[in-house]
Amino acid sequence: MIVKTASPVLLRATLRGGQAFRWREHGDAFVGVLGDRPVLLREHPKGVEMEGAAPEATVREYLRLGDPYERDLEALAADPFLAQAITAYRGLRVLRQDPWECLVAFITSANNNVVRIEGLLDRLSLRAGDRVPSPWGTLRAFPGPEAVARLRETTLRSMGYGYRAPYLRETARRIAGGDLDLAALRTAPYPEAHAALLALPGVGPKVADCVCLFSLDKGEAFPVDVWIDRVVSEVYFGGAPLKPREVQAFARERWGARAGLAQQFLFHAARLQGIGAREGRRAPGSGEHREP
DNA sequence: CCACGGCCTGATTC
DNA sequence: AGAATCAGGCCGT
Repeated sequence: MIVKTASPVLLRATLRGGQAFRWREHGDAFVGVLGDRPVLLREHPKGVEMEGAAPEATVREYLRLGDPYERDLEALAADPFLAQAITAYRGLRVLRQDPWECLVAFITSANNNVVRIEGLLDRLSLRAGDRVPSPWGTLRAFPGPEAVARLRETTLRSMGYGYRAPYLRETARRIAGGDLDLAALRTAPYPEAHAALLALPGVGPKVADCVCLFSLDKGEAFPVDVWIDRVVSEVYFGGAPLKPREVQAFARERWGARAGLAQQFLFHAARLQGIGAREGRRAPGSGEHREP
């Protein structure tokens, strides 16, 4: 079926652009699991084509199709640099993911690269997640906090988690034990949600902001990674080095409740247009396609 | 409060 | 070939 939208959705940028790490490409489509349901998504001129067992409402919520997207872009486009990024990547969306899966994904992401993050989450799901049969092969649901908490640190290390193993295990234990109610953070104010996440091991400012933005409805969250730091300092401060906290303050002041959406466009511009990229280094992803 | 080094790991670079 | 460097940070000092 076709889920209609006001304008097309850029699925590759949205699903494989660093927000989520478990979508796989099947030809021109993307296959994944939402909740415990398999789903296939494909771009369509009038919206998003979907197949599989996930309800339409689940897909709409995940892709935030009910948001005033065009209106938000219009507001952000008052910024000249963002205006060109929006022209280039219109259809790039901020996702609304499951908070637990998002939390694990970004604990995994710390000081790590995308290919390894994907591999680690794959192995974690394969080891502890339920099977999800689908027309596109047997997928896996993402394992819940209890399932992850049951894994030993040595098991996680053997899967390649390295020093993140104890962080992940302890965080899972706390969530499973009810020390922190992730779902409740959706209705909490941003500063409160951010602070609560910071208290978890393996969760620093950047990871907490990613979870806030990509799963907890905190549109004002502005995750500052090395790319964002570089692009903001280059575009808005003439290349002067900025501390993450300063970048954060600048973004909050400039974009307010739409800072997170702005962050996605800045991030894509930085990585794909090479802004702030270090000398002599190709953009990530360009080296993954080898000729035989 | 801030700066700094170390850290699992695997790919890439030198 | 084998040693550095790096990758979407966090933690402890």
